Amino acid sequence: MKGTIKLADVAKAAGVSQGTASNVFSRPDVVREEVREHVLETARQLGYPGPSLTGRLLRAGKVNAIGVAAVEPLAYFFDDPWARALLAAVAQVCDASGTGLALVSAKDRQKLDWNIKSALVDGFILLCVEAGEKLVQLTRERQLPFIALALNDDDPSIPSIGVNNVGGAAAAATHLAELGHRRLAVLATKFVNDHVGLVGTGEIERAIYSTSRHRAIGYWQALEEFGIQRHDVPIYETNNDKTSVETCLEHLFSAPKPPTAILAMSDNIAILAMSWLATRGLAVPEDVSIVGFDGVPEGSMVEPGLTTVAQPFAEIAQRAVQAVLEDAMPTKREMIDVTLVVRGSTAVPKT
Amino acid sequence: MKGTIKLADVAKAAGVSQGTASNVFSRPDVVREEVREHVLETARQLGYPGPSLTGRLLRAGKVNAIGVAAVEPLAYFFDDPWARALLAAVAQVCDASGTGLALVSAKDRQKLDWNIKSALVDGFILLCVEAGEKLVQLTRERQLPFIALALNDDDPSIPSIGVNNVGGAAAAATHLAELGHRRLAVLATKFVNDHVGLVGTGEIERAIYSTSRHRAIGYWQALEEFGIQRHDVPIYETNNDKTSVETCLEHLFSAPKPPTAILAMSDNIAILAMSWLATRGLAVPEDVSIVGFDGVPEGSMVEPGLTTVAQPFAEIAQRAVQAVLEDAMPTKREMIDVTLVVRGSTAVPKT
DNA sequence: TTTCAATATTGAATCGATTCAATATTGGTG
DNA sequence: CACCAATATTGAATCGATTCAATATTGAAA
Repeated sequence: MKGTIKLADVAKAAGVSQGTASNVFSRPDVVREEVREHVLETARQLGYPGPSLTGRLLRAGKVNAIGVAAVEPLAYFFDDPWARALLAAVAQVCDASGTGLALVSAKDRQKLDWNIKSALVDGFILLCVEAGEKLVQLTRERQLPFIALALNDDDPSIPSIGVNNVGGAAAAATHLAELGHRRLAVLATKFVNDHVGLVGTGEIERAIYSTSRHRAIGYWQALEEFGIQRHDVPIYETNNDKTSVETCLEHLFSAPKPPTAILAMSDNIAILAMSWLATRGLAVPEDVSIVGFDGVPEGSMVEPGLTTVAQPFAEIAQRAVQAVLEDAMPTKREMIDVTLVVRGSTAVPKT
Repeated sequence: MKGTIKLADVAKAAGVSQGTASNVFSRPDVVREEVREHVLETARQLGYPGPSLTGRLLRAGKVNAIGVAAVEPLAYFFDDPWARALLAAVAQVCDASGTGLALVSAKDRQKLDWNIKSALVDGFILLCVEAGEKLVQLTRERQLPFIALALNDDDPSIPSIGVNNVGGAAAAATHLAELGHRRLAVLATKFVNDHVGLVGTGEIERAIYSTSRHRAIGYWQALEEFGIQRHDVPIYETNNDKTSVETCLEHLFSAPKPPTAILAMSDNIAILAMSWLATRGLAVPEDVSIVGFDGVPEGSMVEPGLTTVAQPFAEIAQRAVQAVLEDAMPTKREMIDVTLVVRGSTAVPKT
């Protein structure tokens, strides 16, 4: 079409000042009814699409939207159960407060850089599952408020919200131990890059990914209370995907004395494991008990329901969004507690 | 912090004109290397966060982002399998073209209105599963390019991309009939608002939701080729959720001669049905064959794999994004073909 | 009729960049 | 040394709204 109609055109056509015209749209109560009606009518006739957002935000300086960023392909937000659950919660909070939501991501460093630089948002929520420092650094340059979630780094200068991984993991392990399980195995999320399979205790203690490390430590601590030594609990590192989980399970269950219970560091791993066990004819919880971690909705939909350590997604989202919007970034790491949710996937061991 | 640093400050501090400073950031090749370095250094020392997007886009008039909108709570995008699959595909296309992605939605009419009006995007992709006309109308006012997906309306003046529902449904029904099934039932998506359960053929022919109507017609056409009359195929309307699907199944399988095959109008319904059948001790495909519709990734992850009518999400996303970005809206409805994907959930009926 | 307060409207300044015609600089030639 | 073309830089105009101090209008009370 031709040059679009702008507020000034409407004002002129309606015979009022631009200021009045502006008020008609953004503060209608302040202008006399008949003038308002007349201006609106004129606008309609001219086909004025309403105040342009760019002009408006140039003055306001606020976009009224937050970005959620991750070092992953954009599709990650829709594929990964944890990301999905978190985003659904964030979406809910945004919905309530009339805040927009923009997805920002890229696996490729350069693209991510550009995407973060050019996202029209007032602040960022960072999903630091991987390459968190890179993400934080890039975001810092943008000089917008941000908050990191699931940060694998203890740097206190990074505003972040974390969950009590040690405590949660301990609760999961305690639950299994109390049921009577003594032969346990762990299916872990990443400790280091590019490794899958059995991993030694020393490597874990030195692992760069602190989320996985903390969960492992939580398991160990709890099990030691029951006289189970860390060396007796094999820990398998997975990529949080079907292939690697199944590889690990193959290995685990081809051993002479397979475990009676599995501690999974994510619900995703747990669910994948359950479906592998089902195809192997192993019943959950009769033959094998399993506990997940995260508390994603899928956990309550599988059969049997997954016992898991639930993160309070709603609360995390609430705090994160608020922190970003009000630039009320916590001065230090905030830590949120998790709760054990017992469903059908755990029971006393057979015999 | 205090009043933020702007381009003019940097320019002054570096002793160059604002124009040059601008060029340093947006067209670096045009300014002499040493000047550029000097300006950049000055900017760094001042802590200049780079050209403000608002200022830039005010002139450029482009946001470089598209919005995806639906008349649903924002969490819908992360909960519904179809929406998820589609968004993942859209995300992929956006990723490739460096376009941002914003999620716009609200169940409440007024909020939706405001959200659409205030979304910083260059155009919209509309998910018209429900209340499509409302959505289209709201978007029209914004005067931005848009394209409707899954539109339940044949109005040719609405730029839209649809799938061949009749053909797809026919393929699904033909597949089952060829396997030898003669007692079939349909689990449908919405025909009208606020109804669940058995629905008559007349109501279907008059249904406002054309997606469901077309799929029903496709089933009928194919089955008639095999001598199965439409009145012999019960059609149950669901809300595409667990509760309503199970209600319908209860009803369906408490009848004297339950069906040997189910035609589900969405994979979501099909998957819910499969898990209900499992808890009832009915084996798929031995006791009951089932065919879905959509081709969402979850369909290949359930056990057995779901036979379904797959939409080419990647192609749909590709075309939709392109249409919006280039404002190359199709002059009339575009129709995309679907393909039957046979997996393990269908087999010849047990005697 | 005058005065005053309350309410409406105006218009110029502003937000922070980009753009482009005009001007300045540079280096190479005759 | 003068001249020209090529290249760099400048600065004012521009994008489209909002804001707010100043001014105009209205209605009621004195």
